[in-house]
Amino acid sequence: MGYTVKMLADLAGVSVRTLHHYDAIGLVRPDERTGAGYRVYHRGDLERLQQVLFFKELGLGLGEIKEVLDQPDFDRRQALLGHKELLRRRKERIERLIRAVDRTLQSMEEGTAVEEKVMFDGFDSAQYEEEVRRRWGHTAAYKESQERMKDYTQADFEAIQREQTEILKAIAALADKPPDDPEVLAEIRRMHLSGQSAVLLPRAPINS
Amino acid sequence: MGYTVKMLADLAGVSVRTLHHYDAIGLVRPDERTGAGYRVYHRGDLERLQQVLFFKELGLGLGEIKEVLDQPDFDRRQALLGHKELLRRRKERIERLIRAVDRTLQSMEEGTAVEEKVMFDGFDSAQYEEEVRRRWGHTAAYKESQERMKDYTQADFEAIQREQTEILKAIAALADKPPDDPEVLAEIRRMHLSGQSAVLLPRAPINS
DNA sequence: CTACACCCTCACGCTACGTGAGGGTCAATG
DNA sequence: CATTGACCCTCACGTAGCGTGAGGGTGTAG
Repeated sequence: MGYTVKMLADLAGVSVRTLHHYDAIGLVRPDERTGAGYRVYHRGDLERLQQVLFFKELGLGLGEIKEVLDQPDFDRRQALLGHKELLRRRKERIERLIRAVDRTLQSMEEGTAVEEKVMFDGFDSAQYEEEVRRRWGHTAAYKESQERMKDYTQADFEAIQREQTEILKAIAALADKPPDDPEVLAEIRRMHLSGQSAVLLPRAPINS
Repeated sequence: MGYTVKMLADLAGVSVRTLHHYDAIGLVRPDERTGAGYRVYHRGDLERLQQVLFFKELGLGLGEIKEVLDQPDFDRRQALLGHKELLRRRKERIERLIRAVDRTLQSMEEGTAVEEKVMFDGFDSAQYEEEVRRRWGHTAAYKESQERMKDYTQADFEAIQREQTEILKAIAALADKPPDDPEVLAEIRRMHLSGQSAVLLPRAPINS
């Protein structure tokens, strides 16, 4: 009692072509075929596909996902904990974006009083995911890197937070200078190097 | 006092190549070049780039972004409100995913007691964004579609919510049947048609 | 005048599928 | 039992959004 491609596709919310593709690259393979060559998927494939979608959701490439899933000591629980952590970061990032939008809207309503006002926010915390990606990529020691990840989020993370707060304060102190002042730019660049990105929000409607 | 490509790239957290690309396709164009042909970006370009990144963040394609931004009656405020709405949905989706992870973790800790347990959650609210995309794509009447969007989020949205609750209840009622029972599948497919996607979470560790 | 960090324009490569083309399969129906 | 319609298959080329050199100018600090 297996699933056909279409059934699985509908179940998972992906296209049939996608399943064909995953089959082709060996990412999710039906372990059975009918006499006519039809793919037949079973529960195990379903679970595998779910894992794939999870990791994809987190921004990993298909090749990386394959590596991770094919790791013999792949620990589902650790992986899920990792998922959760990343999801939480994503959520925070989105919350930041929402706040950025709100501030921009507010600026617009306050009229042009906020001209030249520069707001900073994170568009680009994708670098954290880059980190994680690189760690998971190291097929050699997945668990170990998970450990480090834990340490990372608990200790270094706060340190990074503090550092960024410093930088933000530094920028705030320069806020009276024009935004293209070299000092300001230097500070912004420092900010970038520490993994946080600056975003300049618009100050007024464009409509010419 | 403009910005060079690299400066702008660092500011916005994108690569130089990306800026070249955006220039090539006319998405973000420096309105000036030095004698040597160097690109020189100004504040207007910065703002434009921010808009682009915003929309990109929301999943629009570069072509669509161009269309939207080049609309003469482009209303920044409406656009921002639209952003916010989408961001909120994303956030909710992520929250759902987090809950899904939590439930899975819990199932795992409860041992194998939850075998065959099927959990549903949204992997795929991307369909909402599809909707919005199609609306923004219609260059003809952007404002009008924004209006409809408002109506949508205020009235129809609740209706959809209710409908989905119904479907979920229906599925819950079938929970004692095996997950590949045709009745269950039919229900799941109905769910799909209404724009919500089903996700089957794994029930136990894989480690062979 | 020599480094070194930056700038330019091709132009080909890559990922993750979309989208037909051309052709079997199978359960229900006339 | 032949047909219809909804599936299934395998090529195979197309697309988006850049990455990544290749090959070569620029500009400013020492």
